[in-house]
Amino acid sequence: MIVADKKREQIIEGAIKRFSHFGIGKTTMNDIAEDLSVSKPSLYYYFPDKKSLIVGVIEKVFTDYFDLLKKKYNPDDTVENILFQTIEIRNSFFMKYFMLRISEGLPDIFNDDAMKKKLTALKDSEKVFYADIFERAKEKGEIKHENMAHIAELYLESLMGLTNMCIMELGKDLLPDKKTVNKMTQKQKDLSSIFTRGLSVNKH
Amino acid sequence: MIVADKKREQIIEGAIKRFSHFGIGKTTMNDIAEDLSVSKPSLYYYFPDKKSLIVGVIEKVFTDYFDLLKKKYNPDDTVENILFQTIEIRNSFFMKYFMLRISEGLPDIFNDDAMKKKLTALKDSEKVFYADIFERAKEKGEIKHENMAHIAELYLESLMGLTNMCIMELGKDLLPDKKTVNKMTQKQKDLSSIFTRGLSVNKH
DNA sequence: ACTTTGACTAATATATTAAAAAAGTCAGAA
DNA sequence: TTCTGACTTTTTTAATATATTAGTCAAAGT
Repeated sequence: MIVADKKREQIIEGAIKRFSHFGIGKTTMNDIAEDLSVSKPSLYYYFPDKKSLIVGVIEKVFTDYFDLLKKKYNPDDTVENILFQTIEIRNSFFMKYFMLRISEGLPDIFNDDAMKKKLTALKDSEKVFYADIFERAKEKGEIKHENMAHIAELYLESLMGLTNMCIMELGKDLLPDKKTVNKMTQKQKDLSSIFTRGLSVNKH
Repeated sequence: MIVADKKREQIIEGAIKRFSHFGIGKTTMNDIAEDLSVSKPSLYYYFPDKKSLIVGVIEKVFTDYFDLLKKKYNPDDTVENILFQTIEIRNSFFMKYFMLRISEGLPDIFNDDAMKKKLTALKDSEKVFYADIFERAKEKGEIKHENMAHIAELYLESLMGLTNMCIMELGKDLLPDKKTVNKMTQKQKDLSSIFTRGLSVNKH
């Protein structure tokens, strides 16, 4: 069992390398198999189809993301600083795995029902993480609001919205450069500062 | 001259009807000409090509939008209320002219250089409008910040980002229904409240 | 001169099909 | 239980013919 899981992980990691470099659409099961020096049926022994492998990849990336978020999370810090920290982590993953978003060539993998469900679940996990941040800040008396789940959703959607706006400014499928990401990060931090101040209890 | 301009306006209004109902890509110059009971070359007498007509349409819609914004703008109101008001207007236009965004079939009209330039100019006008709102609120002592142009840009991008997030939740090119827009409007208002509070001078 | 048009051409999109590539399967070997 | 070579099926791409649509022009109406 443990050996089997290890092989599964290896396949996922091989897939991640290809996906994050060439995009999901431009990566074939053969590519991945060749990279790992195994045959294609071996891949299909661990994953029933390509979609499952993609789901596995996405799960892995999100798990790594959440793990790092939790690892770097310091409850004693101010909300603002915690949010700054999460923004940095979020954007580093965003850049590293940007190509995962590019699915050109594939028949709308992100419109697939199972995929949508998975992504929704993962996004919900992220919302819960942010809700916890705000909830603790509330308990510490830093901020004040009736519904922190609601606030977390609003904050996260605003943040992601800003991200999209910054990416849209680039050409269609151009990779975001460091400069663009820095600008984006700054905007996200500015918004976070105003946002937390808008929820704060004390006079500024 | 005035007669010529009037005809131009009529063509634009005819085009708007078609565009906002079927989208730019699914509307032919013939369609527009037939609607107005004129020949196609008549259209080309007033507009050198389809692209110019589209630009004319977009200019007209933005002009109407800005006119209504200015008309409903009450400087004596609180920033928050002014923002609420602009959100309502913004979203009413967003819904009414949603199909203008759909350019399927056309060879990337929004990637065209002249079009990009025009859209950037119009978006900048909107930024200026919002900057003025924040600037006046600052003069009134409601809010405080060094760079109001910067704040306006951040606010507007967050707002537009939220819009995109809400629209993405729907299927690809599905038209946004009333319920979705209401939800979106509520989120925008919630963000605006927190945002203005985050810039406010006084203790809450 | 200013505006309009029927009849045209040129460019573009769509539909059709053939070829290539990739997904996915299976009997059997290690 | 894990893996593979050889296979089938499905999907994508490329090529080409067809149909639509953008755009032009000489000439006519106002």
